[in-house]
Amino acid sequence: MSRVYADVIVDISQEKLDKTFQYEVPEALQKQAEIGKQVRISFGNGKRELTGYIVGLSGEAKIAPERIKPILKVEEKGMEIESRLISLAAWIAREYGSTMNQALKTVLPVKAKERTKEKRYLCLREKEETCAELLEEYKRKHYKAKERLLQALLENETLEYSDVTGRLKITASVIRSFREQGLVQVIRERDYRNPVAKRGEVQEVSPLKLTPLQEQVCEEIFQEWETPNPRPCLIKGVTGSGKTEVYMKLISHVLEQGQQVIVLIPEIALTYQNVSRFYRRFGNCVALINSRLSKGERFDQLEQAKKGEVSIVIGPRSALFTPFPNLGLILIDEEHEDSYKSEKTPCYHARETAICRGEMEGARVVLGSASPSVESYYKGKTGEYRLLYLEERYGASQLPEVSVVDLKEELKTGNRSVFSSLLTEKIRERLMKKEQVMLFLNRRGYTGFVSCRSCGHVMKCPHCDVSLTSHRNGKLICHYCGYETRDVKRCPICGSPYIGGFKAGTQQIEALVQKSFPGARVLRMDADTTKRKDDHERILAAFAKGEADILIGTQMIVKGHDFPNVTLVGVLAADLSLCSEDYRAAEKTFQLLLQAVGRAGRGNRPGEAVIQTYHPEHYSIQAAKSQNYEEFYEKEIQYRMLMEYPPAAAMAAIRGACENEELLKEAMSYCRKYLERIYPKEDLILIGPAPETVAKVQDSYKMVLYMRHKSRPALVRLKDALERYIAVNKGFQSIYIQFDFNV
DNA sequence: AGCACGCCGACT
DNA sequence: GTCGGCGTGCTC
Repeated sequence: MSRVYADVIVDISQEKLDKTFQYEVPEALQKQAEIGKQVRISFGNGKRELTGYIVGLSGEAKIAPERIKPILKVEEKGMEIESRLISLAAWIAREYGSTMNQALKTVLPVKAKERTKEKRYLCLREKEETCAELLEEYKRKHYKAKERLLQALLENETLEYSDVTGRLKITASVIRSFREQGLVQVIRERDYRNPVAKRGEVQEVSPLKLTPLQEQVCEEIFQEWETPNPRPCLIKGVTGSGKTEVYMKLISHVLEQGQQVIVLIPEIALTYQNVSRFYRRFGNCVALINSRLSKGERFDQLEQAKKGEVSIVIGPRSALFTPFPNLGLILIDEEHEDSYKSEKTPCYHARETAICRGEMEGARVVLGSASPSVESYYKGKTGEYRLLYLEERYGASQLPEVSVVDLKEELKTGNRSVFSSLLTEKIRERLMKKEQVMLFLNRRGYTGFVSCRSCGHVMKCPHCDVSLTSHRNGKLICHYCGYETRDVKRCPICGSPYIGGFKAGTQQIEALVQKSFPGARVLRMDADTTKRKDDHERILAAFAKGEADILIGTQMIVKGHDFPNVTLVGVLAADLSLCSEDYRAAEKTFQLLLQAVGRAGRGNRPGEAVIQTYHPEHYSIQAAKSQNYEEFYEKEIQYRMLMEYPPAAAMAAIRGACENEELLKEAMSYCRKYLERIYPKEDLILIGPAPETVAKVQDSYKMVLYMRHKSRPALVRLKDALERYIAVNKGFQSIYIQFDFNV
């Protein structure tokens, strides 16, 4: 029997020790030892026995084997919450190709100081005379540290622990000896801050009345939950169909069973307005987590979750790791949003990870969206998810009327401005009627591609069917295969000189609006104007109050908020995202347009939308015009199947970064050669290596190599092999490689 | 976090 | 020489 070693993290409350330590698994315990399990170990010299968690298992000793101690015992008491989260981290590391440490940091972010947020104080326990005598003695004996501490304590009967170790530079050993003498006492005080803002009015709301359709959807979901292996449920419900009511009912149901609920909402939609209904309905068992919370506040929230003081946590992607003891439901709203995918390694996707956590902890998963991601809808159609439709709107709000303007035609008629004549006319109309207008500038996927303003031709790679990216050195580069060509001065199709990168920011648009519509009050919302924390909500509130006639903005204006007085939405250059090099370009474009268009006419006034584009015939634009998700999905899934993009196949990116460009190029091509050597079959498609869209960041060059294969496990195996290859090759030492299984 | 180790000033 | 405070570094 070969030896087995376990990587153990020492009891997490033992702060600073965020390293792992290797222990030997005695043969008798090998059956029990699994990732996530709690173990007893001896730690440090002498007899210090501690609790730790197994975070990894391996057959190799990383240090001299004689220094490795054995595990004393594997705890069998049902998996504690930490154990489950550690197992989840192990899954994340495996599935998304990160190290266990990276995964642990994602899953257990409550580390270091935030852990023991209880403040500690030193409190003097002796009479003043005794202390004065001692002080003299210390002075005489030149006990500097003791003198310093006692002096301070005489001046100030209680001191903050951190102040003592920090400002006074007193070490723990001095404090210990004081404590043993009975001179001081360490007082621990728990100070919970509660940012769940006692914002007042938590009135009990009478049980909801659901429409028959909502009722039916709930019933079907409960039915699914009764089955032995409930599938994730996907609710496709248009805005205004009352998805939230269904959510509420599901949540109540789970709470009644004594279980807890995690609700994920895209960060951008995490506004008080959006979550207030949860507070109103469920009162103070709701905790809100967002990126504005300080680490300490965040920790307190999670601690409350662990202790059962709250049962509903609402938050962005990271809230998925809330340590609930008996999780019953994970609800993901707006499941198609790409903020659910992490950009940092491990590049996990909250949807997949939620489903995994759900399986591990017996919690159910419900996804909701008006326009589901292609992957999810595909899984719904194929039965991997249970698909439910909630398609009727209540209230008589009608779909807005959408017109598509072909910008090529506009140019032919001599209109070179950013606003088509149709849009100009409609804006004028609204301004006269004192109604509001939103102008949406699609900047997503904007990476400096080059297009012709006469015919709309986009410079594309001859090998890859993706648009070429303009670089400062006067070259056009394909980021899939690395193909390079000289920048063009004239359109190769129609010869027009009006060819170039599309350069229009919200600022320019604002200036143009002011010029074309003098007197109109304009608000602008983009990265510039929303730098401070509350800018976002402030601008939206100002617009809602009618302090402006026109709101100009990027993606962020199309999410969430309802403005009843907005009756016109203008989409300037809808195709910016269409031309990005991403295979999801069409999907992202459609999603954005659908949302943008949906902003028009939320009140009882009919809304209108104008989409300006160079590709009026493209299916994503056409489907957005008719606001028909099915139409879009059918076209898109055909394209994905044909091209073998997800969900037809799995894709992974191998991203490399290095300060030395040549070295990086060489290393990345070695990766490719290695993969070709160990897997010489046709069904593995390798793309690249090529420079990343942003090819250099802080003096570090970036390159990416894509792998595509029918089966995801095959890609995972290739990744594992490549990882081992990289580990043993000296040439890779200065190169930072990360994997992304969620391109 | 807790503990050993070793440096260095003070006292016998 | 020896004692003991106090900083440093290690714990598989």
